[in-house]
Amino acid sequence: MSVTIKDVAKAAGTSVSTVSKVLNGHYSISQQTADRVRQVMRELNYYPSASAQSFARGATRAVTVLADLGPDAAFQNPHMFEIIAGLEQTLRARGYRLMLRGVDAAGAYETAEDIISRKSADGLAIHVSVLTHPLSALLTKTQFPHIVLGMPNFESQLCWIDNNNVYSGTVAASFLLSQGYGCIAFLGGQYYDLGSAHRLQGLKEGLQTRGYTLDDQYVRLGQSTRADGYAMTDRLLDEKQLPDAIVCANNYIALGCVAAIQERGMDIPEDVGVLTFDDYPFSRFTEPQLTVVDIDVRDLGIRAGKHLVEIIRHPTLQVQTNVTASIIIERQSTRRRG
Amino acid sequence: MSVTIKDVAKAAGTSVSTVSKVLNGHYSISQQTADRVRQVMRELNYYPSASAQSFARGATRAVTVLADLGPDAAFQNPHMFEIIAGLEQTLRARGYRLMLRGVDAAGAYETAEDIISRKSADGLAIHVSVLTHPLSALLTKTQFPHIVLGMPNFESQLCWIDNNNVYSGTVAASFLLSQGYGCIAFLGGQYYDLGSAHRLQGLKEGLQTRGYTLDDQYVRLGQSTRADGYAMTDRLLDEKQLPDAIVCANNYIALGCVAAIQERGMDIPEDVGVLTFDDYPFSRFTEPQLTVVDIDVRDLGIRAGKHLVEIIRHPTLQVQTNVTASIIIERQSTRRRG
DNA sequence: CTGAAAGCGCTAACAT
DNA sequence: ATGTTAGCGCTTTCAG
Repeated sequence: MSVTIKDVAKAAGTSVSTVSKVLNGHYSISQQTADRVRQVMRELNYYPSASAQSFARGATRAVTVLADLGPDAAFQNPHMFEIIAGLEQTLRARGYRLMLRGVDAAGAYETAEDIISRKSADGLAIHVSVLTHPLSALLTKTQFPHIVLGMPNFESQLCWIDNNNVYSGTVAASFLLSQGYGCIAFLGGQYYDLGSAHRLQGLKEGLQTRGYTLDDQYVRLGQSTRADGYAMTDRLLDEKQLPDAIVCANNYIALGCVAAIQERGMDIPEDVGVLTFDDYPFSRFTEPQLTVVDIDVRDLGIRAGKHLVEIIRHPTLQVQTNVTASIIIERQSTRRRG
Repeated sequence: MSVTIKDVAKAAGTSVSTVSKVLNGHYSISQQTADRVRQVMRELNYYPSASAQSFARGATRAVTVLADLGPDAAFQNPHMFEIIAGLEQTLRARGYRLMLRGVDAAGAYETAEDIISRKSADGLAIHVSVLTHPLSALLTKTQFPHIVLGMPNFESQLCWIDNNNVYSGTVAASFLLSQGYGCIAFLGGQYYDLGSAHRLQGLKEGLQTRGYTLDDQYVRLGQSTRADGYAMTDRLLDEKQLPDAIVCANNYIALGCVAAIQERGMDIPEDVGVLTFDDYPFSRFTEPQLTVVDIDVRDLGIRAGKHLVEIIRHPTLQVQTNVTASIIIERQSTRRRG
């Protein structure tokens, strides 16, 4: 068998409780004994058993992430994995481990119930795409430490975190105005695409605050695909009065938008500026490279981790809404005018 | 406190060992008692404590993945996360949990030592990018169940799994030849980019087997970037004798390659065919869309999970090399000729 | 500041 | 087929 706390105690000439205390940095241990015990640990090559610790403590020091890990998940949603990576980074720094569990919305409730009942984790981080009403009710009823990654699309008492898309929209607005653009168009997803809707809202607000408006004819909604981005742009460019800048709700739309503009022989940014959101790798693969309003996804995960650990440590804590900021990454698809 | 195995035993009028046995599906329990006990479990809403089980069993039923989760990891390497998702899927189906642990090559040894010594996982899946010699030695010495994700770039007795890049190269060769292409060029990464090197090797072998050769002047190596892809192509197209197809070792190079070709007013696939490897989302964002030799990344993770569980269950098992196959996804950047 | 001892909830011999 | 019981290795009161 491997060396246990008893062996260390014996070799150090102390009791096991003393050893346990130095292990946990208990204040009541004298520097001298602590040093001696630690020395013995090193000599004996002692490592406390993780399972025994979890068992005795009644806590795992682990957090489980519930997310949809279906086929191609990583390619279609690198965003989510970046959040998870940020979470892990924070948890690790705080002595927590991250367990990753794939679920679909249908199975999330049962999985969560199992984890909570069997205490196989001290907290739960749930990606909003697998959040359901029953799961929400379960979390509320059990008061289990949790954080939802993304804004729930229904009312709840859950604790969640998301980036502020409305704010991102205002960032886009003020950036474009500061560059001298004045007639702006928006290409986005359908009404149920909350991210797009919020960015649009922010864009409008940002323009209005500064005395500009976003005319309805310059707002086009469709699917978040390259094809729809192309089609929406194509129709937009048929208008007699062209916008001088186009804001795309996401990269897919932006790719189609760029293609449609260039197909007509128009120049970006000379004839029209293009701006999108989120700095996906392929924002840089267009010619010219796209100016984007980026949200720091990694940061979102980091914050989520901090909150979750706080909640685990102080279960009474009630964090409800949380948002992270956005920054502009200026590239060649926009240029100061006038 | 929550309900324990004792409560169930008492309520069912049996001993705790009987309850434990039905929990673990032990053969010696009569159908009758098993049913009764399970009934009681349901009534009492009993769930066995995960920590207590791990502790008593001396096994965690968990596997830890060691990987580089640095900034932008998910965007730059969705590939790796897809493997991890596949791993999780398999492990879950077999009753194992997946823990994700970010490390860099410098810290991997220490982390692994901690996990092995504290028995905080029953197995280790290590992404090749954080594999080092000392870590390799540790794994070999301790005989700890493990699998390396990707082929180690040094000799070892480790158990690893990777897709067969040499084979992928031959797939590219035979596909292009079958389409009527005959003069083929290769654009790849530097010699230390093993993936690129193996694809090149396979391409050469595939051509030679069929009586064709890959002339050295048609092999260009550089960084795996769009910029280098562009530059290499540009120089290649200065040759008097142009290739009729260009094989790019990866998507980054391919993007630059496509741009360079089109910049010269040449047509893909009419003037020259383009083929690359790995079906990243942006393989579809070029115009025309790229024909790719794809490897099933998810499948790689799934296989890794199967092997790892096997190794955990039968520690004597020695899996060394493992490869998964490749398939061709034909799109518009190549076309049958002649 | 240190030690004794009572668990934590379950598994797995071993006995019946 | 079922029950008895001794741990598993650590944490944590409670005494001293």
